[in-house]
Amino acid sequence: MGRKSADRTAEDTSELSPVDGLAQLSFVVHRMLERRAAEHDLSIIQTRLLGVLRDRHPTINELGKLLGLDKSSTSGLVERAERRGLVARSPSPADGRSVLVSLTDAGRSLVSDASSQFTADVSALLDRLSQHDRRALTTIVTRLLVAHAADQGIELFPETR
Amino acid sequence: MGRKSADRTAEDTSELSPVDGLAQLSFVVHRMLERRAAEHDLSIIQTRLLGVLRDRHPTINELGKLLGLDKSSTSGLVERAERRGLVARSPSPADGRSVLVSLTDAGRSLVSDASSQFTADVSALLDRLSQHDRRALTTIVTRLLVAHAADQGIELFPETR
DNA sequence: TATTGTTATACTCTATAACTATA
DNA sequence: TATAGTTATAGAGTATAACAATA
Repeated sequence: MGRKSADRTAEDTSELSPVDGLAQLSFVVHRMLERRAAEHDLSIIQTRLLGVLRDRHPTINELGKLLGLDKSSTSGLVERAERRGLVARSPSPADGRSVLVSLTDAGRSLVSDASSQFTADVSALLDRLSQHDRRALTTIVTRLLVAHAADQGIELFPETR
Repeated sequence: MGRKSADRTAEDTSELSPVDGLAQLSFVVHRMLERRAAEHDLSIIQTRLLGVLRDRHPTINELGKLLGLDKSSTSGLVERAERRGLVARSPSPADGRSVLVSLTDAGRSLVSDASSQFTADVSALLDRLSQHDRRALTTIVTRLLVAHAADQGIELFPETR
């Protein structure tokens, strides 16, 4: 079991098109994240906000750039998270105009729970593959993301020379 | 070029974790769809609505189930699409309570454009891989989706016996 | 003058609850 | 009574434009 699809004969060429396969896979993973987030009353964007704050204390402005949002949208997003006690605002010591955003303990705990459950979901999905397939998939996906990042002038694994 | 990542030496083990790789890839693909849809002033849910209607003429009720939305949300979604001239409502001949939803020519044309551009985006992404990797990826992703569908009691490639 | 952040406004998207019309 | 759909209401999320405070 778990090899059912590998047992397909040569004549059985049923396979998704490369594009459809990637699109469907991305939906499946996206839906997993959405579902887990919703269990904690989080939207995807709130989850991303908390995730970004795990290892950063950015200003509203920086946050907006990281999340791809306008400053006004970012302001509202932070406001709603703050009202729930998940993040805190503090004035920047360096610039009187700026506001630093950070996770509260409650926010950190919430995002840890959600992300470990999401990791478990994706792991369970990957466990449906043979070890060989799983390794090959990881290698190829990494190459794909490195190439895609390079297209946008980003080095995914910067030299640590 | 295009082989840069394949040229990594054996000692260079930099690779994303399987879970992170899949998560990041799914974001990349999702963002491509979002961006292309936005160019046509479509949200993802509006795009899905039009996509579903390409080969169906469902009632509001059926549409809601297909899209995973409440009937009131579906009603509003259709209302906004209708106001833009992308879909049309018609009374069901079979049931006086029901409303059938269908694509207009404008809606069909719009969704065709958006989807062919999205396909081109994903194809361009896949073109960053060697043919060997691309084939392997497609095979493995298909296996993954078949297994995942099976977990939910769905047969992705029903026997056509 | 330029930048940071908030606020006012407007729209999409979503759900719950109440309602109308039909079955 | 039950079902199909709409409408009223409420709230998240988003952007643009106008604003205040700081640089």
